[in-house]
Amino acid sequence: MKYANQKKLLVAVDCIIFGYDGEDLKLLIIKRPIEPIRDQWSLMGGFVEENEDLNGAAKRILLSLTGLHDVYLEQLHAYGDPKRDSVERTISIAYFALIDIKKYSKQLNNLYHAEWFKLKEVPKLIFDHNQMVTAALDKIRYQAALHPILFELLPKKFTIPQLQALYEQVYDSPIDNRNFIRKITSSGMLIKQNEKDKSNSRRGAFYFKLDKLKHRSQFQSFLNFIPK
Amino acid sequence: MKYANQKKLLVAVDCIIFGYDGEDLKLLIIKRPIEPIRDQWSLMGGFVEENEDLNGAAKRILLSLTGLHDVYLEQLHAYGDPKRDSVERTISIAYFALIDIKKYSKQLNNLYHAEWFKLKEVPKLIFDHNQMVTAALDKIRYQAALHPILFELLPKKFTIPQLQALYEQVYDSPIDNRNFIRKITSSGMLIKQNEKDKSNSRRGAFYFKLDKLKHRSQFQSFLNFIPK
DNA sequence: CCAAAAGTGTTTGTCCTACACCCATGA
DNA sequence: TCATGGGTGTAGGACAAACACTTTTGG
Repeated sequence: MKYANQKKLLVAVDCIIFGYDGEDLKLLIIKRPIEPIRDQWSLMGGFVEENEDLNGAAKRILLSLTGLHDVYLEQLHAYGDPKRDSVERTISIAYFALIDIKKYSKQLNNLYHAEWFKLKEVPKLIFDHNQMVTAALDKIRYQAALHPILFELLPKKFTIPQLQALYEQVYDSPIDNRNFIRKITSSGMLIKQNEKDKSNSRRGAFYFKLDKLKHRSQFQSFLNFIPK
Repeated sequence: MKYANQKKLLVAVDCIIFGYDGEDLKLLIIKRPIEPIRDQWSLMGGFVEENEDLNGAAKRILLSLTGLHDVYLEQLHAYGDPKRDSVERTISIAYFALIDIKKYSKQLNNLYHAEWFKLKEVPKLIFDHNQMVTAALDKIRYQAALHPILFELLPKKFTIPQLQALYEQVYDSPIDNRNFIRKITSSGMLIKQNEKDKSNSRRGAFYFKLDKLKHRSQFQSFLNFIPK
């Protein structure tokens, strides 16, 4: 038995792909590979297929663009204005992804002419894609205040100066590094390695790894009206 | 120009409707009015129509069930498992709504056989609707820690004991009332009225109104890694 | 005058902030 | 030896938590 007489709609997934290269927070966008509006800057997206769920569609799209499995991926929002896609009405489920740019394995200038743009230099994108990017950044700031998601943008081994620079980029504000180190180490999430990264200074900075198990949700401590 | 050869899908909106009557936090559900699986408990939902956006669909659905315009409504999540709806594949965009039960204007036992259930006594719902309810409660707890959304569940004039009881229900934990009053009043959001509500005690409790303008986002103060 | 709910302060500890210098090392 | 970035400590203030009694008033 089916639902009779109900109109069906196109459903797409669009991916807001953030990356960090140790220096800048960046967004990966493509030149739209299909007509119409071909070659305009756009988020990477695609239509949801018959036997995949929404996360599956997002994973497929990310894999095809970046060559990466196992990317941090989170649903952002569903966009459904009847006029948002000027070609034909399409519901878009937006996802954001966080990846370490160094892991990005595809050649640039491939089929999609994908390019990394610094966040502040992202050009005009088609449809409501710029709005999606803004919403994604807001959500990341929100999430990162409570959960250790920014580590997804870093390699497994990273230094504290790298981590701090990342936080500074995400929140677009300078952070006192003594306070930062105290907070981040007192959270118990980091495991110090014996190696140092000497690529940025003569003294070298110790590498750390994230201890995902030790990270306890800090959520309760943010509930200002609720006692622990 | 259209997109060629893309499969379209059914897109529905389901509403998780929370209400508060001054005593209990409740959920409004209906007996499914259509075949198949008719008369099973279900969230109120409907298909997205051709010329409405997602918020518009959610508003339409809420109005038809509750008779209320101007309800607090927020998109929760898009659900897209190909098997989530056992009748036919349907993408569901879930919204949650917060309403003051006393404003609810429709008769119960109408076309939909709608009923308010205490949150802890909600029965098995069809499809993934119980999962949606759980996710909505989680999101409300999250949001309410940072934003004054719980006031949407109260009448314009409310007492502090009512407000505290609401917080206690939402977080399912007792709150010290001296600390609660200090926090809530120091936020500057409340305007004390001269009237008292004498329905619950001989002494009476002062009414308050919410000053929406004075409520400044408390978000920054929760960003533990970021200085003010 | 009493029962029942509303309302009120203080102390203690924790956590955030602001702030400036020494360390290690390769060139 | 010096230039460069990495790493360290402390004091003051603000905020959250714990905790118990007084006030009001209708019946």
